[in-house]
Amino acid sequence: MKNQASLKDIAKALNISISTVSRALRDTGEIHPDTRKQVLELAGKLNYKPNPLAMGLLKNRTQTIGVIIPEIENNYFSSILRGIDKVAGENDFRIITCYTGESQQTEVRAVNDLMFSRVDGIIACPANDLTDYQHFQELIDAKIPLVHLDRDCIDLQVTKIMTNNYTAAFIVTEYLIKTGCRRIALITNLEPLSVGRQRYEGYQEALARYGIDFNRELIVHSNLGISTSMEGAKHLLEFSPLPDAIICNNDTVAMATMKVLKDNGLQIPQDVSVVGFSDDPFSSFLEPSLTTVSQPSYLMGLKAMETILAMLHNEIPLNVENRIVMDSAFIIRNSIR
Amino acid sequence: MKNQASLKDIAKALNISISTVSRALRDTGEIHPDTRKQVLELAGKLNYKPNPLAMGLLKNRTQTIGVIIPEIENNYFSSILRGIDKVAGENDFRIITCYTGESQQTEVRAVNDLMFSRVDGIIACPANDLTDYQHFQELIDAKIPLVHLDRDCIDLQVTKIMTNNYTAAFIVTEYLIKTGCRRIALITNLEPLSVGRQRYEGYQEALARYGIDFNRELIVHSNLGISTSMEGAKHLLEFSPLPDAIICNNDTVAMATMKVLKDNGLQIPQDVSVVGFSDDPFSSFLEPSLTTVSQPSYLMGLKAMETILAMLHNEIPLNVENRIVMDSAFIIRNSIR
DNA sequence: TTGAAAGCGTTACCAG
DNA sequence: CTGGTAACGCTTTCAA
Repeated sequence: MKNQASLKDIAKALNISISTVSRALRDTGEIHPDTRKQVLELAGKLNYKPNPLAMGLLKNRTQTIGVIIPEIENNYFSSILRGIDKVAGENDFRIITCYTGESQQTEVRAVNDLMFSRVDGIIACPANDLTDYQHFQELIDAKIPLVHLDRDCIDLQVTKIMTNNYTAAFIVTEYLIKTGCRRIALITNLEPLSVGRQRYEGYQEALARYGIDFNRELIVHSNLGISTSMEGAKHLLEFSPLPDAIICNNDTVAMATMKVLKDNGLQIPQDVSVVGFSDDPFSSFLEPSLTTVSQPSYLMGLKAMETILAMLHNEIPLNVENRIVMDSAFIIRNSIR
Repeated sequence: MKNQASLKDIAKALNISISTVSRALRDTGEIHPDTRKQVLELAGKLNYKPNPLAMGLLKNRTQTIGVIIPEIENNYFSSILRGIDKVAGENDFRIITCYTGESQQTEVRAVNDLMFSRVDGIIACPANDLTDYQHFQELIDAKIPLVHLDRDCIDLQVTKIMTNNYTAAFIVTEYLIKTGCRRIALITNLEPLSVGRQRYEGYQEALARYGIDFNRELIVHSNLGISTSMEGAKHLLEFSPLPDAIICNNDTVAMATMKVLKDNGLQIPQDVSVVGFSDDPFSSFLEPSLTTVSQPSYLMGLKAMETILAMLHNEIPLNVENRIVMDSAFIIRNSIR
């Protein structure tokens, strides 16, 4: 690789000192206009750019933010990522992304890697199966700005950007009840940190509010992949009477569920209502079009990165618990009555 | 941020020199077993990790690869990204990702940013509207390992990993012809570098081979977004006789097209056959299930990163044109006759 | 077997 | 207004 121009190159060519060049380029301190002009001119010609490694070493700053997300082939997360990237780009920050596959072990490794890459901050959506928050606590102790997305590590003193999953699930369930559904099933992830668990609680609250008995059999666990979701849906079809509504933890699960229902000759929504979460781009193109809860993923990404920047500028404190709850929207289409 | 342990810290604590610590840690040169043991022990306790900034500055190497892709909210690209990330992670490389939105201007900026971030190599899927390859040529001139994905910048001396779009389109068109289609439309992107253009040529070749007149009216341009695709499909419905098949440049376009056809009371595939490209996860769940061409995006990602590594290890030359063509598969479902 | 010193590119401080 | 020097953390000579 051809070496890029350094301050030294410019200094040597102009027969002045490195410090003078540095000052001229940054327009700091007193400097003779002529010198300054010369330097700027040559720097332009050589296409000089400061070496971020040297700056990073000196300032203990890398202008890099680490992002940890469970997966990428999911519109929800890629949309968050786009939001983060937007703000980062505008503020001259780079992003390093790590994927955990919802595994605690991989996540711990990612945090360590990023920490030793000297990132200036970390935005993380913790893995569902997380039981030990030690690695995040280390980040907090090291005073590295940290923002959590979507999932709520109880008692962790960190800024958390989330949507109102509890409320959204309550609203969905209530709506289904009002359209006459009584046996409302759930295909969801119930792992400790999952949004599924928050929704599960909103669902239960709605049932209670309307005096409908909670039936544990109607809760089916899924890892949110297509195949386990289809299995989950098939499992629900073994009950009699059948569920009259199924709330799915995301649109992929809902898509898989609809497929199973239709393959078994059931009509949606006449026989069974189906609701998803996240409003993926394909959702309105399913048949029937899928009723879902849209989440402000892009905005969450923007907000997360803005929060990190604010922390870096000492505009907000680091080690306090702070929940920023963003609104989701119930989008009613044709998969419910 | 709490400062992480450095060689100096260890040296001071053990009352030995920095060089000795460095050697002990890397097990290089002669060193007293006892000294070595002490150093290793303390390094472990302090959780010492070498500072990548210092190493990068010294070796002019960052262990970072830049990835430039048009967009992220698209399964094809996120799947490529996952492949790249897999190999990168296994080889202790970090990834910085930039999105261009298919804009030449943004791409040029991304290349410059990455170059001045001192990345060790770049994997790029060039923007469709690219007419000037100057920024890539600079990379080549600077001897920075570069791999191109999917799109073919003519005459650029670079390794290109692509799928056989021409052949795939030929096979699709041929198959449609054999099922009786004669008025085969195309909703596609025809910009210079797009895979759409390669497919356009395979399509034309198939028509010619089977003696079917080429009809310019049946070619509709789309930016591959949902709304322009729907407009494109509507436009096709104005013709009489109607097209009896529509080949779409990706599955999102196909999904949008199917929606328009169905909204207009047309039966798929009885009235119109529809084919997509890329085999997105939702494709088999559409109604009818979508016939498409699956592309080995994950494998392409793996291959791209492996190629960069091989270049970095001087196992393959940098500045030669090298086309690696990977096979795609025609997946026949129910949206064609 | 170990230590001292130079150097990677930059900024900050102190002299002049 | 300008130059020299130390420092960031590391590896690599060269000497001892």
